[in-house]
Amino acid sequence: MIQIQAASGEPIYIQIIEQIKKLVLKQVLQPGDKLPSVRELALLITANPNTVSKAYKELEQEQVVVTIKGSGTFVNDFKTKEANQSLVQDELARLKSSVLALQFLGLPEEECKDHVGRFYADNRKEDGHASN
Amino acid sequence: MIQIQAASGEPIYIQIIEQIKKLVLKQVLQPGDKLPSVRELALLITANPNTVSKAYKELEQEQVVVTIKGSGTFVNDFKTKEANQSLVQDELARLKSSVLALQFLGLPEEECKDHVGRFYADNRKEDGHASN
DNA sequence: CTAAGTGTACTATGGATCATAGTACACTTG
DNA sequence: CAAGTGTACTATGATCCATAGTACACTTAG
Repeated sequence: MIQIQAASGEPIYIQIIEQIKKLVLKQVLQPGDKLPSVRELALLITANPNTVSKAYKELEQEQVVVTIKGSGTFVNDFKTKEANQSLVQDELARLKSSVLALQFLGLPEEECKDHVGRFYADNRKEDGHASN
Repeated sequence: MIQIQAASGEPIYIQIIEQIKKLVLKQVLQPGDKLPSVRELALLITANPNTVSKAYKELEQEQVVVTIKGSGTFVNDFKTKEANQSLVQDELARLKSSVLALQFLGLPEEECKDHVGRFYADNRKEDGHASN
């Protein structure tokens, strides 16, 4: 359900965060669902419980998840989720950087937009073919 | 001409690379143009010559630039620049990651594509309004 | 030829981040 | 109570980023 690529260069806790966001977007994980415990997930992906905890902690700050002490960590029921404008700005800066690199590599604008469209589709409910 | 934001979280040598690519795309820097020497640019942006050298070295690996020992570093005349497919794949992975985050933050697909279009336009010859 | 300017290589240091390990605590649940 | 939960803390090692200083080989201008 959650897969980690050690040699990806991307930090493990970041990979955990992204994969959980993905599962939430695809509604594989639904509001109220219980996530694996930090120790449990750590065993699954052969990582350290502290690393998983770090991911859960950040997911809670982003309101993706709610954690109840002694009980567990659960997918948030986010009707109230307001688009954190600061986070959007940060991500747009990252996007800009990627686009610059791709433009320089000669990727046409339309192809780039096609990729974006594909990525959006990937995380919409059912189905999930690799478009990477 | 080249500006560095120390507190941006982005490594200095990466910022140098991106800004030079940008200037090349906008044709402010044209094939054959001489870049500032590593020591000169280091003074301009108050960084270390080694840091600038690191940026130039990577720019040369990406064929953005050609360096002649003892003479200087020059913008490459890249008629022969073949789209390195491996680099494109890497950048698409980064793009995918950014798009996932933005999608999760609730940014509509069309708005995202609009941003991409704006970013492309930013680096096309003349004019350069901040779209960040 | 000389002097200045060029990129480059090397070692060393300091700081930050990532991941691991181990221990401990407070809480909730059965 | 016992087991499971998230969390906090310290410590270690690896890697990356940036700086500092020195040195070398090369090219260019005088």
